Amino acid sequence: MLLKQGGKADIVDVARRARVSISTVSRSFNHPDLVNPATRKKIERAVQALGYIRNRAAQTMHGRRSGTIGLIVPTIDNAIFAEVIQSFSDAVDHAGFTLLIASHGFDLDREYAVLRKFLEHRVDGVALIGLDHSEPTFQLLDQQAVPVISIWNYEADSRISCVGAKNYDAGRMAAEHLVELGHRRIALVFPVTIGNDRARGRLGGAVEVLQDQGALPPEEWTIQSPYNIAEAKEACGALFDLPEYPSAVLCGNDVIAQGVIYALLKRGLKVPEDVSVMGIGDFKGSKEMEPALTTIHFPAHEIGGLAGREMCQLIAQSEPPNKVASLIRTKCDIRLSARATCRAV
Amino acid sequence: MLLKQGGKADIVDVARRARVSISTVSRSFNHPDLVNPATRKKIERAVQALGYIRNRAAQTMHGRRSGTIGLIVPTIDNAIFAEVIQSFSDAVDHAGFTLLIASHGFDLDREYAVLRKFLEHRVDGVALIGLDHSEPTFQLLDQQAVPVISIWNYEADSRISCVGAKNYDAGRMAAEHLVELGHRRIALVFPVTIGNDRARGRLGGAVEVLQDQGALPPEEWTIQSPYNIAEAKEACGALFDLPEYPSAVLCGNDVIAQGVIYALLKRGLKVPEDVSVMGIGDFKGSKEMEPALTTIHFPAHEIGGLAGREMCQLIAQSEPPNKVASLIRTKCDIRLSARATCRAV
DNA sequence: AATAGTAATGCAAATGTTTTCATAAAATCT
DNA sequence: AGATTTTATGAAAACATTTGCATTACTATT
Repeated sequence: MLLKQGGKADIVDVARRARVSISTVSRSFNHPDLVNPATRKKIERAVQALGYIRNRAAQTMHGRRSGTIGLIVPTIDNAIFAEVIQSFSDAVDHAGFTLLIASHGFDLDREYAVLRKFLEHRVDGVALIGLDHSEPTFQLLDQQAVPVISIWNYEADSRISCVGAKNYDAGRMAAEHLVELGHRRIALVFPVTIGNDRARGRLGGAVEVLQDQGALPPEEWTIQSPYNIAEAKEACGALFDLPEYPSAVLCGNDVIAQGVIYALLKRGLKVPEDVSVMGIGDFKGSKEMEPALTTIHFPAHEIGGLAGREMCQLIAQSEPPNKVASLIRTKCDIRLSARATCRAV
Repeated sequence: MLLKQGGKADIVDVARRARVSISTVSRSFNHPDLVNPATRKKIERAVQALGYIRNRAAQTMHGRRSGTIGLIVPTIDNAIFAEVIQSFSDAVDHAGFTLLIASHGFDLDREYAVLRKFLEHRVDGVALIGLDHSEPTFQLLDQQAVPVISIWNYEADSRISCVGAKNYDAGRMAAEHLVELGHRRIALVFPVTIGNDRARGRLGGAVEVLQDQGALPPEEWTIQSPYNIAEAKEACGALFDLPEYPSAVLCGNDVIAQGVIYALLKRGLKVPEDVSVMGIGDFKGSKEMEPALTTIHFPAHEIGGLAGREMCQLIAQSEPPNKVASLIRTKCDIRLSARATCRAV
């Protein structure tokens, strides 16, 4: 008999075939230095022959780490998050963890449900996007004392560890740049802000600057747009069909900015000659656009990588299991990337 | 005592607090109809009070499904896959599964390593991108008899279940369209094809058509480009600095097409007046570009969703555990989306 | 040569569930 | 009222590991 039926051999089968006890087999995986090299060899051969694969579930049950980290994002198929997910994934992968992922579609109740599911799987840590979460979510995290980190936003008084930037500052920076270029007739195109502290912070920062300048846009120049090019292109169309249109458009993120630019192009308006367009985020590809997008640079790759590494650190800190790790807060710098879509007036 | 220290209550604690046996507690979760509503209430209260969360690891160990599905992709932060991942995630989520995800960066040995890791976690099924995998990968899949599905490609004689389209056909379609428009001086910009059957299939189809027409491009018109706008823009630059440049460029995917268009714009060449550009894939946003990209439409969303649902089906089929499920092969239709970046010559 | 120390291994308990089987109590039938 | 079925619950085995403790066989020390 070469293989047990179904190929699902267990440690007992390996022990039997190698003619040693299961303790020795287990040890040769977990503390190889404690077992005789010759014995190790025998075990190695048995493992090969049987196609044995260790059972993480059994290890987890025994009290070991599960070796998994849960990442909960609003959406995956989105330039904004895809890059962060990738670098976060790379970082935790590098440390040997496996990533559980789920999206909640900007619904904080679904976020809570996903968190529960992850906890059932006994994830060693959880990463969330942003700092806007439901009260039950915070309580669950607290109560279960699971290492947690928030990605993308920085707040000095955040309830949980965080690594990211200040969206408020990004909003201010963007507005200030436009104002410095002489713009006063500025439209705002932003995503829905409820349950989305990124968008809310940016909009808040921008509005404050504009208010100080007495340049607050009229009602019809403040547009709400979903997070994709097609709908942004559609949503802001009305703006340019008005007899008097703005000299600049400040967008909540680069995807929306792209949509706005296409809407302008479609109407035969030139960027930046006729209208300046400002993004926030500096997504992959924004630099390569023609004309290259002026935007506020967020170091997405860096944020994701840092978050991954700090997550692992938090997990290591919370050893033994019930020890609560300290809060880590890391602020990443953002900066203006003045490129070709904004001009002075 | 309200909570056990650390909030890590187990089923025994719940049983004790509700003054019932652990069997009853377990039953009230798994077969609620078998337990007295009043008892259920008591248990429910105990669960609340203790903040108890069921331990999936223990269930898995007992022989239950782990409730997880592993998805292995080349990269996450990539318009191509992000959309598929999203819809696959939604589909399996809907069926109650949790998604494990990992990327291998187009390295088939890393793919194998990730697969092993996933198997240690006892995933109920595995999804891979494409049909190009290392022999050890196929063998491991076979030997462990784990339900598996390949996403994105369709082959009638595939070794594993698959749902996707024929990339070869896509390549042909794209080339034929260009030929029909009268183009004969066609350049090819494609990603590396080794270990990437998507790109290889497309290129093969395109080359065949061009060969039939006697329109095979010269060496220097066949460019290899990485999978991102910036590098594509860079890589194809040389093409248009030549005195005699092509009348059309056929790109391996829409991201590359976008890069090519930017490269043209940068040189003051107009699309499609000076050069026609053809993509393959029809990513999110390709339709909204100005001018809108002519491309071959791949129903990414549909493919991901179908793959997710068929994955669940395969898992259900392979009940009891060692029963091997039948192969499922689903071919998704692709079609030409003739938009504004190609013109007749 | 007896003793102490060390290296290698095995035994058995423990981890948190589910499930089969057995039992007790209640409801239904004759 | 007794027999039979149904409903509700509990006891204990099973799942695949890890690890503390005990044991054996060497090696080094006096």
